[in-house]
Amino acid sequence: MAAPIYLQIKDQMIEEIQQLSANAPILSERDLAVKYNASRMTVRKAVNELVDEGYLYRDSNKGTFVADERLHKRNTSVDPFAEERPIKYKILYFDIKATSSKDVQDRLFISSEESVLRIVRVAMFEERPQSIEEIYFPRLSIPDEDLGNFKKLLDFNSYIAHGSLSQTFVPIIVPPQYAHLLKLKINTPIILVENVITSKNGKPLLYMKVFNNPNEKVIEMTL
Amino acid sequence: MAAPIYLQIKDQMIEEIQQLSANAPILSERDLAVKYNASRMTVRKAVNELVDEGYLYRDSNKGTFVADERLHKRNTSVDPFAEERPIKYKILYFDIKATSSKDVQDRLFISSEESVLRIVRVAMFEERPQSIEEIYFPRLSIPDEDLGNFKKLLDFNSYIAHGSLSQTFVPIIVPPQYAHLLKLKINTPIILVENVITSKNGKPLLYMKVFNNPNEKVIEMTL
DNA sequence: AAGTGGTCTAGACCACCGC
DNA sequence: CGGTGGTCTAGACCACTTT
Repeated sequence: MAAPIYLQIKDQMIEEIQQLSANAPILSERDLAVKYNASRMTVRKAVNELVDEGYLYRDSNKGTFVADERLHKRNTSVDPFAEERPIKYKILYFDIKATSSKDVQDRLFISSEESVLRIVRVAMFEERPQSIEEIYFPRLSIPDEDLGNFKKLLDFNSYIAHGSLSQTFVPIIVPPQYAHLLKLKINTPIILVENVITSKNGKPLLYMKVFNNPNEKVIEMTL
Repeated sequence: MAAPIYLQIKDQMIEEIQQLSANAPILSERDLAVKYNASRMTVRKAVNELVDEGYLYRDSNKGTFVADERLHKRNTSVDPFAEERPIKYKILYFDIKATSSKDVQDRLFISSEESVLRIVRVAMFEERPQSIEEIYFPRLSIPDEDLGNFKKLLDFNSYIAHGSLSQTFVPIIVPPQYAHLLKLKINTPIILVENVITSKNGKPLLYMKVFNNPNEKVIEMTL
């Protein structure tokens, strides 16, 4: 099954846009339709997505123009779920335990009797610690046969594809037991990102606390 | 000039969605087209926007359903630009000065000789300090007659409508001179949000540093 | 077989802009 | 005036799921 036409057009346009300089006009939608031998609505769908992603901008009644590269939409706070660099993980804990802490109960909507699968790991890039991640799954939502399947358990992108991601940013002093793991001085302020992935029907799938090393990871977004 | 049909449909659908419970199915696109006496493509545009905003979710080949309210897309980190609560501002500084600090020069792309318009203010909600905002404009980009026009200068939404917003989140210890203004103890960790609004053609319009009071403002987003 | 969302077409009219 | 993006229509075919 071939990719939809509008996606093929979009890919071609991205390549051509990259050859142009900022603020250069692109062809009008009617001309693009001729060029790609498609209907105007189809090329318009491709252009709309490129505008949404910050590759292009429109000026009504005038035309469509190449956007400055710095204006491309991005969000590094979701990078834990779409990291482009080769990250290696060092596992600190991997266990099933009763739900001890209240934040885990609250975020996963489970009682103190229910147990959770916990994974705690350090994300390393070239020997430099990027962050420490505490990941909690409701034990009951994981089939027994998947318990040892790290690849499947930690395939965040597939969770997000079927769900929704909520993030909270909390300023804290780095916890003492994590300071040396992150190679930070004690009393260093850091940002703790609390992530909850919820399936479309509203059931929490996982809760993940990310203690970010501010010297390595800059949280930024363009919207 | 009346609003576009798809926006009228969208507004009506929002009201009807609010009467439904999570995961309830809505009418199919073809039935919606009949109901609203519009073409399927038009109702589809309305539905698409509601899906993008998190009001609905689609399940391919099955139908479209009401999303859990907690999954509505939002982002309180841009609240300085779309604050829903009645915020009062106390001005601390309002002056034109040489560009002293390097971060301002770098973010606004101006040299140390150029001057900037600076506004420093405390955002208060019911006597409680929410944040301190340091706002810098390139002096040259502001017409003389607008210099005293606070409403126009600080109408962030109009900037964003013609531009793009970039944000960086930096964990810091609250600066001592701001600690008492925010009613925080010294050494409290806070999140400094650095905002740059850039016009579509790439020119920086303003640079704004927001020192958030973590006891008052929670930065969270659902995406 | 019937129904769903996903894609696509070939037109059309509008408001607005620059010439 | 001609060109632009913005909206809208009335069809169509597809892959897929449910009955």
